[in-house]
Amino acid sequence: MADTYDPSAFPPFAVTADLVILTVQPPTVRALLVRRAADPFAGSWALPGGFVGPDQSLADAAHETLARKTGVSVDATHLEQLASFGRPDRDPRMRIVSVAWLALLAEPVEPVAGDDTDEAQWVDVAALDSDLAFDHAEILAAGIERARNRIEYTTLATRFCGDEFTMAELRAVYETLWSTELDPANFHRKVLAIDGFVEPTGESTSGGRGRPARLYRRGDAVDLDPPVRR
Amino acid sequence: MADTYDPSAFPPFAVTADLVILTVQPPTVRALLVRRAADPFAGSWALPGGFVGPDQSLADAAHETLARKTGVSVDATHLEQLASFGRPDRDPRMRIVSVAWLALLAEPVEPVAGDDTDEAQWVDVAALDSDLAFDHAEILAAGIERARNRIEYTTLATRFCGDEFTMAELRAVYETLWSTELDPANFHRKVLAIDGFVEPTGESTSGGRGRPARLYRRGDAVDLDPPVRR
DNA sequence: TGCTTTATTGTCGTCATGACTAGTTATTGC
DNA sequence: GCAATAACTAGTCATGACGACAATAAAGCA
Repeated sequence: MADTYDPSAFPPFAVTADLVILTVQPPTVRALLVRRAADPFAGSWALPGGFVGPDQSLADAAHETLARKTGVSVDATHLEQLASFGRPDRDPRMRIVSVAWLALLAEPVEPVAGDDTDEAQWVDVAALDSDLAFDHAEILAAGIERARNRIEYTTLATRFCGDEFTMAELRAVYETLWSTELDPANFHRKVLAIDGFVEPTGESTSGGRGRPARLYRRGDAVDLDPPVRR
Repeated sequence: MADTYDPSAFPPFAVTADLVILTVQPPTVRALLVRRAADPFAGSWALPGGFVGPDQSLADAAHETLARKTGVSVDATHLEQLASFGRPDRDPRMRIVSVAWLALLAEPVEPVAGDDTDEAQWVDVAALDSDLAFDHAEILAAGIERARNRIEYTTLATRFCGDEFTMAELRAVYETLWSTELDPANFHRKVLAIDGFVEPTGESTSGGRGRPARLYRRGDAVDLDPPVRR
């Protein structure tokens, strides 16, 4: 890293944490977006985000934004760093580098509108006409792609389900994110064969239409071995 | 993203691009490191890096650092963004956010020492006593872990080989990064079964000890289907 | 009582994989 | 030249994972 550098010679950078907060509500994938109240991009949808404070870590800034928008605490969700975006002209006001994060939520909790935005809403990403503010369409696409890949090799698909879920619910997460249909019987067999993916609660659903489904909860495993191929 | 923000109220952020540049020289994995000439961390190994210029994209800053240190042009290597690191105290001088990149090189080209460093050298990462400057040990570990995972699902292992390579060379890349031994016959069969992974040149090696090996070059595929499991 | 719906279990052929054996083709050292 | 050796490549075989699909289980509903 260069030592011969005078920061005051440069226009300063600002750093933001912007969040791709996803939930799967079959047959839709939804992202939590805010509608911008002020220029630039007034009226456009944008990712929720906030500036990183002078003494704040990048992760803390992401946690804070998540809590501010959803009221959800960190340990109830999965939050991972996605990538950073820093084209010089991505924000017309000043030079801003965005560190993007991906959060996976089980249920679309009631979003909280902030001071700077007049609306926060879960939006079906398929029905989005992609004119998001700044380069947020690119960031959102990266987040969805990351989620699509993660569920193949990790147990993160369970993060889109509640604490207890049926095989059909878990399968619907895969089918929705991948836009495919999976054979219920083979999926069932495969998931149970992966050690630590899910564990039965002993309970079953009731009141539904067909045969009651057994309930499962998340297992201890983080990675799927073998992976669930697409 | 908050509009109610006065950047001048904050100490400014600086943004750097720091590179994990890896090469595989069986049985070692080597990283290109620089020895810092000045404080802080004078005398310590550090990742090569540089500040992102006011009108420079993050990727351009990474490309520039790579070219400055190795003289290697971008299209001869693989360069991908790794992650960003921004603990408030990671640099004692000022608030610096590092966007880390991962570069994969086939051969350890002669490194070029910069103005601010008195030495640039390929270092065996296994023999590194981990007292790198700043949080660079953490970044380096993330880069190695990324490379270890990438070769499982993508064709990037060929990036550690030259333009033409033998099956044994490709296998050695996997064995070195994964610290395992792979059965030569099964590896051979598996690699050839993956469409677009490698394609034969028709040539063979000569001058080596045993039977000459056929030469291959990179195929068109990016992802491995099926993956090469560890 | 059936009929429908959904969940779960079972079967079977095919293909991928790992362990292992055997054969091929060069160089190296008598 | 002629083994001996090294290294690559082909073949075999048992095991296991997977996809397609049939069959059974357990509810609700007419």
